[in-house]
Amino acid sequence: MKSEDIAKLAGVSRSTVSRVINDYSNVPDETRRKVMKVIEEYDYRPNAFARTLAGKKSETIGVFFIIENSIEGELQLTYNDFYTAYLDAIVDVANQKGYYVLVQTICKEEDYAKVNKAFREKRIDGGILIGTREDTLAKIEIDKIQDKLVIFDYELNTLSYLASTKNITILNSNDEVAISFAVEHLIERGHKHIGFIKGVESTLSARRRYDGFLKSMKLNLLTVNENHVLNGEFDQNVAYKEMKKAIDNKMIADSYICANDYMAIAAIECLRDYGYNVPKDVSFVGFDNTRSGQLMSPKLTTLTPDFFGMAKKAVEIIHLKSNDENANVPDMIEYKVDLLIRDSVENVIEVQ
Amino acid sequence: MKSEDIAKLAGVSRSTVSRVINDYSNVPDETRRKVMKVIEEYDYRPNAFARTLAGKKSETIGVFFIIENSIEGELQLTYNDFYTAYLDAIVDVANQKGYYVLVQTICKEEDYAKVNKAFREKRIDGGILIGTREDTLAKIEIDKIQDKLVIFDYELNTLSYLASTKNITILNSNDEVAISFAVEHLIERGHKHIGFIKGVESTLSARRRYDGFLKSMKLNLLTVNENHVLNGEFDQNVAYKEMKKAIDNKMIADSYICANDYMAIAAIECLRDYGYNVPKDVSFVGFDNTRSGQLMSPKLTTLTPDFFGMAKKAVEIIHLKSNDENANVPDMIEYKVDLLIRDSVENVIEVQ
DNA sequence: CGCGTTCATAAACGCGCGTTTATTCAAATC
DNA sequence: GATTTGAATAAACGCGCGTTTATGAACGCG
Repeated sequence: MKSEDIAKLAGVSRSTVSRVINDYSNVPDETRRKVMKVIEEYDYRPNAFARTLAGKKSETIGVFFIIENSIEGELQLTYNDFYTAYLDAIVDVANQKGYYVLVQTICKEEDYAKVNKAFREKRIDGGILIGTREDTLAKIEIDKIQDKLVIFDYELNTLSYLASTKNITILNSNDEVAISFAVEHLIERGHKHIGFIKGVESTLSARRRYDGFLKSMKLNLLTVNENHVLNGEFDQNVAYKEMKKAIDNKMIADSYICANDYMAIAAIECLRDYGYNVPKDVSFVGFDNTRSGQLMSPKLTTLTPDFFGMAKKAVEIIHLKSNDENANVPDMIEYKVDLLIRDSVENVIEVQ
Repeated sequence: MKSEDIAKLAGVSRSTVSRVINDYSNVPDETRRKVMKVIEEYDYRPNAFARTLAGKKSETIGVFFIIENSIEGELQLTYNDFYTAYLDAIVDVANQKGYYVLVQTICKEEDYAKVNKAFREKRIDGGILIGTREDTLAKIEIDKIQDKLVIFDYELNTLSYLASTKNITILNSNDEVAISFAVEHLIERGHKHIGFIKGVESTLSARRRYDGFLKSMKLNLLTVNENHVLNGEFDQNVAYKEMKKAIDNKMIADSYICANDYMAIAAIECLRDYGYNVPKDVSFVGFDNTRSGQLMSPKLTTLTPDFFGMAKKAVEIIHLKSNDENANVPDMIEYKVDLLIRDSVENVIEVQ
C-alpha cells in the first residue's frame, strides 16, 4: 500500500494525498476528508525511508553510551544504573514525542565511528552523548554534527572551548550544589566529622563532587580531616579496601558522603563486616539514586539527578534545532540534583 | 557525497560503484581497486535510506519492552534489572553484527501500535519482544510480522497454539531446571525445610519457577510445608509483609528460594529487622542476578539467566530469517539458567 | 466576450541507490 | 575476414514520497 494506491482509491492525484498527509493548508475540506477516509480505511502509513530520502526528518534520535574499561562479555549498561536510568528516561520522553530511539555503545576506539555512521546512514535528527570523556570530541566528525549534539555531564575543562566555538548543548547535573545539600543535611542531624569517598579524579563528576564537598564544608565552617577523605575511584572493591584501611587506622568519620551509591554500599558492607552499625555508628549519603541503594538495608539516603528533566530537555533541543537551524539554544544548562532522604543517616546525640 | 560523485571521480559508471560496494563478483580487480581508492579517500558511505528504499535490508532490529503497571513519570526499565540486562546484551551483540537497535517501551494499550509502526515505517528486519503477556499477540498485526518476531519468556499456555500456526521463535529460560539447581544446592548444604517465595501467578516465570520447586522437592523426597510458601507477587513490599507474617507465626523455613532477587532482598531485610541473621539463621537463593543482589551483604546466591546467549541467538535468528525466507528455525529454544553461588546460603550443622 | 487572476490539483522531477537491461569492445571461432 | 561469444560496464528504470512546476477550471472585471 503506497500513496499512489490511496490516490487512485480516493480519485485524486498522489500529490494531493501528500498534501493531506503533511497537513498543507491549500487543500479544501471536502477533498481532505475524502482522502483521510481512504487512508484510515486501509490504515495506510507512509514509508519512512522514502520520506526521509525525499527530504523529511528521520524522526530518530541516537543515544550513544561511551563506556570506558568495558569488559568483554559483560553487561555494559547494567553495570551502571545511571546509564540505564538516562536511557530509560530518553526512550520514554522520545517515544511520547514520536521519536524513534537508536541505541549504541562505544567501548573500543573504533566504535567512535558509529556516531558518524549513524548520522550519515540513518540521518538521525540528533544525538545524545552519555559518558563523554575529554578526548571524545576529537574522535568524531564534530564539525559535521555539532549542532545536532546534546552532551550529558561533559568535562569542564573543555567547556569554554566548546561553548565559544561549537554549537553543542551541554546538560549538566549541578553536582556541587547537590553535595552541599548532603553536607547541610548531615550538619542538621548533628554531624561534624564528615568524610568523603571520591570517584575517579579524571572525570568531571568526581571533581565537581569533591570540589562541592570542600566548598560546602568551608562555607559551613567545618574542617576537612584528610584521613576522612577516601579515594574510592568509583569502584566498589576499591572503596571497600579504603574503608578497611580507615578502620585499621581507627580514623573513621561520623559520616561519609560518597561520589556514587556503589561506593557507599561497599563502604557500608565493610563497616558491617568489622562490627560497626550503619547508620548508628556511621552515616552515609550516596549519589545517583541506584536501585541497589533503594533496596538495601538501611535504605540509602542519596542524591538523585533529574533524569527525566535532562532527557526531556535533550529531546526538546534536538527537536527545536532540527526544525530551525537558527534556533536559540543555550550552550549549557545545569540541572538540580535532589536529596532523597532515606534511612542511612542517623541523628547524632551531642555529649554534654 | 553520493555514489554518482564517486563514479565520476573514479571514471566509471554509478552501477560499477554499486557493484563494488555490494561486493559483486563480476568486476575486475583493477576496476575494484580504482573505485575502492576513491571511496576510501573521500570516506564515502552509502545512504541507508536510499539503500533500503531500493530493496536492501534496513539492518535494524527493534526491541520492544512490554511493561505492565508502569507508573507515569517513573523509570520503566531501570525498575527491573533483567529488562536492562537483556537490552544491554542485545545492543552489544547486534552492534557487533552491524545491526542498529531501535528501542521502544509499551506501557499503555495504544502503545502496541508502535510495533506495527516500526515494522512498516522503519522496515526493521526483526523484532524482539520482552515482557510479552498472554494477550499481547492479539494486539499486534501478528500475521504480517510473525516470521520476523523473536519472543523472550513467552507464556506457556499459548505456546502450542503458536508453534503450530505461527512462525514465531520463542527463547525461554529453563526456570524449572534452574530451581532444581537451587534446591539441590540447599540440600547439599544440609537444608531440609526449604521454603519458596512466589511471583505473580499469572506470569509464565512465576508458574514455572514454582512448579520447578514442587517437582524438585518431590524428586528429592522432601515435603513442602505450606507455611513456608509465601506469595510475594514479584513485589518487594508484598514479600516483606509476607515474611513478617511468617515471623509472627513462627513459621520460618531453613531457607527460601525466591522467584526473583528483589523479593529475596526484601525478605532478608525483614528478617534482619526482626533480629534474624542471614545466612546463619535463614538462607536465601534469588533469581535474575540483579546488580542489587550482587552488591548487598551477604552477596546473594542467585540464578542467572543466559542474557548474552539469548540475545545472541535472537539476533542470529533475525539475521537468518531476514536473509532466507525459508530458513529452518526452531519454534522454541530453552536456555540453561546458572546457579551463581555467593554468600547467602549457610551450611546447616546437623544436631546429633 | 476576452483577458488576467486565483485556486485546486495533476504531472514531472529529484532524493540516492540496487538491479535489470542494453551496449560496447575485444577475443575467439569458423 | 566475417561472425559469434563473452566479459565489462554504461544506461535506464524503479523503490515511495516531497515538492516544484505546469495545467486547467472557475471567476471577476472591463
